[in-house]
Amino acid sequence: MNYKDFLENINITMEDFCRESFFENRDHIRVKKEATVVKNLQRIFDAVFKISYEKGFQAMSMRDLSREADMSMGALYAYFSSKEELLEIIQRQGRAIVNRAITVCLDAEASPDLKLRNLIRTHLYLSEIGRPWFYFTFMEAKNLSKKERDEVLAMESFTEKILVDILEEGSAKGIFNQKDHRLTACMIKAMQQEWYLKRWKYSKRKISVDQYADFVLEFVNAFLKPATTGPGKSEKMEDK
Amino acid sequence: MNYKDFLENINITMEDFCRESFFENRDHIRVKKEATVVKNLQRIFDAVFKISYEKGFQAMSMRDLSREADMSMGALYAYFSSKEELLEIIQRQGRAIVNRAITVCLDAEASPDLKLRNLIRTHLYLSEIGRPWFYFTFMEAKNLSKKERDEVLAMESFTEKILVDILEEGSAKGIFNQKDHRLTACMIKAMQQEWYLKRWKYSKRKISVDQYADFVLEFVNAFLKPATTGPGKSEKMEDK
DNA sequence: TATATAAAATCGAACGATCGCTCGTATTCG
DNA sequence: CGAATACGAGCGATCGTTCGATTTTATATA
Repeated sequence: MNYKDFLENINITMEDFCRESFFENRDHIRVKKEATVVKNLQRIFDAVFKISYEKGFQAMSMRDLSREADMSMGALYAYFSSKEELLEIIQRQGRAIVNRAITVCLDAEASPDLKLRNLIRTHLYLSEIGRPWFYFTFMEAKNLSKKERDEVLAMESFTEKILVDILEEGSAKGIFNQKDHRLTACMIKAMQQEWYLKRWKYSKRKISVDQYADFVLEFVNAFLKPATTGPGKSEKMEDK
Repeated sequence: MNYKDFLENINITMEDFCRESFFENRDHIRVKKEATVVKNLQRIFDAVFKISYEKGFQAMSMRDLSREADMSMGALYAYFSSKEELLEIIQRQGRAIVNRAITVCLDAEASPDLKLRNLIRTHLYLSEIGRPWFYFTFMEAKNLSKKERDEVLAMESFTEKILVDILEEGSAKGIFNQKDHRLTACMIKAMQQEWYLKRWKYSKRKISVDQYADFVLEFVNAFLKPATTGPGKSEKMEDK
């Protein structure tokens, strides 16, 4: 699987994101015509991502948003009831989509190393499609209410748990080593995060998501390779 | 080297941080007595870190800061001329200290693997001492002026360059493999960042910085090990 | 040592700007 | 033409910042 294949199989566009947001929140949205809502939500969300990337969600005023989305204040507030709700809608909808995509990509039949490979690639490719959202949700999580913040943490441990389960299965089958699986999962997640937090760096260096994914997999696999029956059975590193 | 050794060798406290900030900015600080300045800067910086950790620097009002630091608005403004300058002072001073500590820890004589080990540990231990600052500087960089933001990026590529140089030296000497050194450096930096960005996670799991450092080193070394003929002649690495 | 006085440091009410948000009015659409 | 949608000036609240009044500290004098 590479990014191109991924894009052909899964189909998540910004329009889908907005359409789902509409259905999910249609009670609170004063505008009723789907086409209008989708079009305007797209302008709103794009503007939020752009301004937040530059100066953060807190620093973005509703007047900034009004200007960037090219809508009046009154029009904006037809789609959400407060700035805080706007933040929640974006975060919630993104989580739902990521959650679904991750769950779909899991294949209970596959071998652990294939599962792991698949999951790492899926997550990276997802964050490539939804880069603005991933960056946004990481940087702006602290602006959420306690309840919503807990949801973010639950999502975090959910994805970590999936990784740990795969690592344990592989470990039990002798495909992976017996190291600390939770820490390994954290390292993998750190590398995934690196991709969307520092995208500017990789764009400048013209490193594609496929190259990055290949590298991460190589890095992780080098560590996971079980200790061969070589001379050093104690792989523990030594300090003095 | 472990964290305890590190703490004994290097001596960076919050008080040093404040004292240096005083000398660096004494022209702009209206209060003249060193002891007073240091004491109050400490209260101010601690409060900034605390509030910013909870809700971000932008969302922190000067009245929040006044309350948390237990100083009046007027007293606060004796130590900086604007909220933006306060942010700059903290960022600049932290960079100076980190820069110095990193430079000092480099040992041109040592072998590449020892250098690498030393650098990774130093950076992790530094971020353990200055956790509030590291987190702060990462999350609030976008609130800086263009000029200051460029300094942050320069710092980022400075530390990356040091890593790359070590990796290349080790590669040339056959101690490390011949993979993409820049990407390797990025992975290392991602793991270092993970430590101070997600400290709450590791605190909860009672994972010490020494445990974390050991794990990162093991992870990195597994990848760097050159593709040997035969199973491992360089199976372990040592520190002094 | 006690007191007076200048200097240093702190205080917080007040200012103009800007914030999130509302709502009466104007415009567009079916 | 009526319903749906968009508009943007204006509201009270809060923002960063200032500055004359007040308190604390250091110094000089008796």
